[in-house]
Amino acid sequence: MATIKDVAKEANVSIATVSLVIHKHKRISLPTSQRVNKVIKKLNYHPSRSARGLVSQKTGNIGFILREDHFLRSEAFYTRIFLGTEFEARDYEYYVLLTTIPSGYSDKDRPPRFILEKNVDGIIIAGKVPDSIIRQVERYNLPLVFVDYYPPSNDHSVVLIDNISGGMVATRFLIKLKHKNIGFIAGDISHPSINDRFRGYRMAMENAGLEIFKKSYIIDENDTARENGYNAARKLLKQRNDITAVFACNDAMAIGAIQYFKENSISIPDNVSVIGFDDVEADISFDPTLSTVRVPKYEMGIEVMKLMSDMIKNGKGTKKKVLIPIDLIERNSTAELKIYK
Amino acid sequence: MATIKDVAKEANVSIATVSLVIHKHKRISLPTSQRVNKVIKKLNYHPSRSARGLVSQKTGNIGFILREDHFLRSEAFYTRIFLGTEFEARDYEYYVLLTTIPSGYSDKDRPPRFILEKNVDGIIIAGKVPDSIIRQVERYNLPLVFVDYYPPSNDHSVVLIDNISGGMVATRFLIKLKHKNIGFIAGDISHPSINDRFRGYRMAMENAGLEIFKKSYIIDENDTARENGYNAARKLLKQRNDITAVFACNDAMAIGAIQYFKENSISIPDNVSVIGFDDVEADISFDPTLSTVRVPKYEMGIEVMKLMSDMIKNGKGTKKKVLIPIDLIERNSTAELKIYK
DNA sequence: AAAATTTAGTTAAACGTTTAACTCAATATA
DNA sequence: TATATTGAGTTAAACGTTTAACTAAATTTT
Repeated sequence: MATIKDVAKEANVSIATVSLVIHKHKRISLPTSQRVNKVIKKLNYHPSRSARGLVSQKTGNIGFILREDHFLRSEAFYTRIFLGTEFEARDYEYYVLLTTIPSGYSDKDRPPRFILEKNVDGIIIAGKVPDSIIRQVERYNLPLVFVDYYPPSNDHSVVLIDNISGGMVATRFLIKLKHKNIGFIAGDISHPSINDRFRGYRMAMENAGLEIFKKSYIIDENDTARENGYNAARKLLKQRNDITAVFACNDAMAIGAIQYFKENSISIPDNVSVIGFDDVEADISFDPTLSTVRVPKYEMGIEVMKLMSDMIKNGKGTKKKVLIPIDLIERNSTAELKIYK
Repeated sequence: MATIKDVAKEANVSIATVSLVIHKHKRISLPTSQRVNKVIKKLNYHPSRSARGLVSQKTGNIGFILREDHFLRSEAFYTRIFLGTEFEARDYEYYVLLTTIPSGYSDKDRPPRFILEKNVDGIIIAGKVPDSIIRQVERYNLPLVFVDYYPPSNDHSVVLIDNISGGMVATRFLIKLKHKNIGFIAGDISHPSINDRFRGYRMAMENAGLEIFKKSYIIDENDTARENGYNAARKLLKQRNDITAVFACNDAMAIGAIQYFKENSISIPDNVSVIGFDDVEADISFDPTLSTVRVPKYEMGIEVMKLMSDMIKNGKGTKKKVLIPIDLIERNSTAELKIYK
């Protein structure tokens, strides 16, 4: 394959001129520029990434860090964020290098290889990760953006779902359906996103003048999988058997809860309305199809790449927070409260 | 960050020695090697990808090419293959650069950027792609492996599902359930994988001494989405209303078919058994849960990366074909034929 | 004891770019 | 007319490695 030297020779100029033409430097006259460009096309020349990277200290790559269990889990949540990033990256002429870190990442673990090898121009961290990896990454002083996680040290660029609004929208929707005894179930409550959804729930309830009994919510599950939803539903119903609607902090738990209700002959949505959060693939195959709050995952990926490109171009000073709006998706797991209840 | 020069100075050797130590060259004595390694650790030195890539003409990257509509579709089929590849790549110290190409890729389109920029050591092509991209890629003479697609020019390394076996296993399973009038529905029949599943169906039927009427199958749908399954089921039933079992070429079509059956008060599996192929996420949320042939997507990704590493190490001579075995997954959409029917 | 071989390194070129500093001719300014 | 400025390129250094070719000392062979 052709190198810059071949082009220079063929066009009868120095390699510097070729390089300047490529970068559209104004020092080069139009005729020369045109002549060189013609040769470039003729020889199908493209600058080598490695050579370019070596001298310019830009790799054209963005690192994408994801916790291993997030990466492996069957729901396509972070996968879709990644795909959005990947897709948007093409417009900025970047490639995205994906890597996973163990959930138990500690300060002694070595940072992702792409950082050590100076093979990325910036880093995206998706989802909740251990503090230690953040500290590690910060050391290398690369542009850093978070998506779907709000790190404890609050001074970074982030792309987040508007979880508080989402929590409010879901709860308000149930209220509009005349429900008053609305329960909330969650796991991993220390996660900022989950916490915000809970906050949204409480705010909506208060705004509507509905009291929140301590018995109205179960937030002590330590994970947000289906079985946690199942268990939480059981506990919730034991505490308060007059619940007519449940807002689950995510779809997996909502589906788990519905499974519990079904097994106990509680019909959805006739006896109890259930709404989830996320809008994962399974929702529409599930019976009943799940009402939920849609999280635009792909779009989040796009946004985070945009933000990254911005930081690289305009320096790390631009610390932005982007809140992605959510939509309510009404399906068959929610219904208006029956009067006779 | 430290460079090789810093290490050399600190260890009082030449940079060549440092390099040789890193590559465990036997020309270096043990004491020197140890001393240098200690300095490497102390300075947290790691060779730069770009510099290394420039001189060694190895980038440490593998290109992964996927058709755009495969990339964007909601089923996580190719995504999971990609994740498998990505995960396995870490063991070989590779990164995977993902790129998509338009479905209508033509000879005039420019090849993926990572090829032009000499930024990959090998190429994986996943799923069916236009011939033109294959021709394009072949030109650059890089190690090339296919996964889940068998290119027309049959002289490449490939990782495939054992589709014929899969088709036979599914059909034989229905036969074991006493079904005789077994229908087959498919779309995109020119796709080698689909075609093989059809072949498996026919072989199993013949082996069991069951005749295949032309009316037993619908293979003229041009895609394999849910609505194609829906339509195919309608057409199939119009041709032969004595069908008691249907083997769909993939889960999406199976689900579409079941939807049609449900809407027409044909109960699954009491009136008709349905089995799919792929084992996608939705299957277990669907009602009834779908019996299917499991395709180990993640494992395919792993296999293709292994094959790639092999080709890079041992030269392009090693043209292998790897057939990934499948499993039958029995769920609730299939049942033994009721006698009274 | 001289010659040949082995050991353990070093030197220097090369990989393919980018870019600051330089040159030389043409044009503008005093 | 001599001098300064501008225009359009060229030269050469630098980026951080790898590795073939070389060297000098130590060891082995004759």
